[in-house]
Amino acid sequence: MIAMAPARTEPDLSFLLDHTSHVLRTRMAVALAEIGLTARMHCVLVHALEEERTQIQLAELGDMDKTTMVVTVDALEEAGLAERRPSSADRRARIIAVTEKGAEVARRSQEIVDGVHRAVLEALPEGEGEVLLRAMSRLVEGYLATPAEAPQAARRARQRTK
Amino acid sequence: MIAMAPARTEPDLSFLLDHTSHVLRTRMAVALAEIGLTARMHCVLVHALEEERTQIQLAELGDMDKTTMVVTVDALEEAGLAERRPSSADRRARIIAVTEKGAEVARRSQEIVDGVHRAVLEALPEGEGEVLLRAMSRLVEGYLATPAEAPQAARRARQRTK
DNA sequence: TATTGTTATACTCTATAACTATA
DNA sequence: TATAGTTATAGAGTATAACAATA
Repeated sequence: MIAMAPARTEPDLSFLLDHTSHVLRTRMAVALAEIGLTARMHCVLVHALEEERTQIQLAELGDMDKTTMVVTVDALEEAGLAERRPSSADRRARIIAVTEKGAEVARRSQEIVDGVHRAVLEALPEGEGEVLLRAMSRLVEGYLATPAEAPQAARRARQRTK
Repeated sequence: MIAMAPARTEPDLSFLLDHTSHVLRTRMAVALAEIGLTARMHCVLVHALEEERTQIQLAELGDMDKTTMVVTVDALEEAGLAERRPSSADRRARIIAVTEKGAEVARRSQEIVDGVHRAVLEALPEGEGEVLLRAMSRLVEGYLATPAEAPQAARRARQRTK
């Protein structure tokens, strides 16, 4: 966990965000694991269903690296939920096609995701959930839209294997 | 980034929480890096200032592992901000004593943290920030208090080196 | 030359186990 | 026996580089 401890009196926004997002992520992981999915598999499945999309396009939508995408698509193929198909427009690219079983699983996983979210919002008093969503959406589209430059040391280049 | 992509129409609570907490964390890291601190160093410094505390106590307050604590205290000592002192009550334990320089840095880092948080809340319309804090606090103390059991495979035991 | 997808691997982060010294 | 702190290292997650095929 990367979280600042709660200040005794005043609520600490960093702690609140870190804690809630962490807990919600574990809850979501457990809920989706029951049908054999990770959050990333669910995300790719849903976006691949909407329209014909390549791995790179799906990676951008889910904010993943293309190499992470490879692993995720491997898992989906192995589970029989999606298939790589050559793109007719670009022979380098692969369209991720959702199988019938994949579409059914995606329907169920979306229900699971919606249910987990609904349960959280229903734990709040009348109207507070709506304000919470509105405030967070505002921040995501505005002041907190983009991350700051990471101040960490740059990763060194890989050793040439000749 | 571990985040689900935004649903087109309905706001996705998981995405909103992951995105805002991630962005805020990078902003905070950059802001604190200017005075040579990480969020964890700041957290330990502040709690160590409040009263005499051992490493284990500070680790619990910051929700860190005791081994992570070792690294953090090492960094604080190297920067001359804190010192390990033997506890008079328990010769196994070390009290983390904040130096004068450490106290001064902690004062400044608390200002930085408060400033970053204030800026976020001020980016919201009148009153919405208060509701946001109230709703999140409610969740942290109630429905989202504790993480679900991690469904990941347990980490295997370390190889005995004899 | 640039881009898609792949592989291999290096780096970071964190937690586990074993250890030393105390209790 | 159990606990505080330390060390070493395993494992997960992820990003980087290089590569092959194609644009």
